[in-house]
Amino acid sequence: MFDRLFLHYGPQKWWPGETSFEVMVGAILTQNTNWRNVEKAIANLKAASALHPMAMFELSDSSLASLIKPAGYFNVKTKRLKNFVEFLQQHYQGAIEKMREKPTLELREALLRVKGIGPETADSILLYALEHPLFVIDAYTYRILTRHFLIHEEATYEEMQDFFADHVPAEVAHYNEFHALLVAVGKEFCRPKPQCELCPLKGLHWD
DNA sequence: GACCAGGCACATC
DNA sequence: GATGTGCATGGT
Repeated sequence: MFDRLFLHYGPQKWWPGETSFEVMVGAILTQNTNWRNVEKAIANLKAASALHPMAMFELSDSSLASLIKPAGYFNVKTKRLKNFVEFLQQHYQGAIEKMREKPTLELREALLRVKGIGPETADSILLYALEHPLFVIDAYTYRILTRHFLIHEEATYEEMQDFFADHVPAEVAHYNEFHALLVAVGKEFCRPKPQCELCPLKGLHWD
């Protein structure tokens, strides 16, 4: 599956973002949201010099909400971003570098305690911003796995993550590329209404 | 206008 | 536990 996707789409260069903090903010903003809309919000944050933990922390809720408006759910996401930067202040004095020293599981559990950060957002932050080997599961990944009969319809997030851990070499660069490729093929062919005819994964079979 | 987007928390039964 | 709903902009 990986080989077909990589041949078809090439390297995805994820995650788009200049700093770790930008990646983390993007992970929250893209919750159930088109990435193009997130880009507009991030551009606004950059223009306002708000793409730093302390600067964001000090913004008023209404100012932050207006900056991230194009990403949708702006009231919800304002609170989630504030919860997150508060978490950074409390645990790491706002210094992302202090996060990097902590073990994977400890970080994941800490992130999941932040209201507004669920498993996908936590794992996106860990894989794409902090380079921990955790496979990110999203709606596309779920559809691709179930439609290829690789996992049952009722599979939980953890079950799907374990599936990748069991079948894919646990290397950060590989997890990074593979998940990005799943999103690329998902956007094109694995929407709620399947469009399988021209999918590069069509006809794959498993032993 | 319908559909959908790189989720998550919370209410209600 | 499981099922349903609110959150919101913007592109196709």
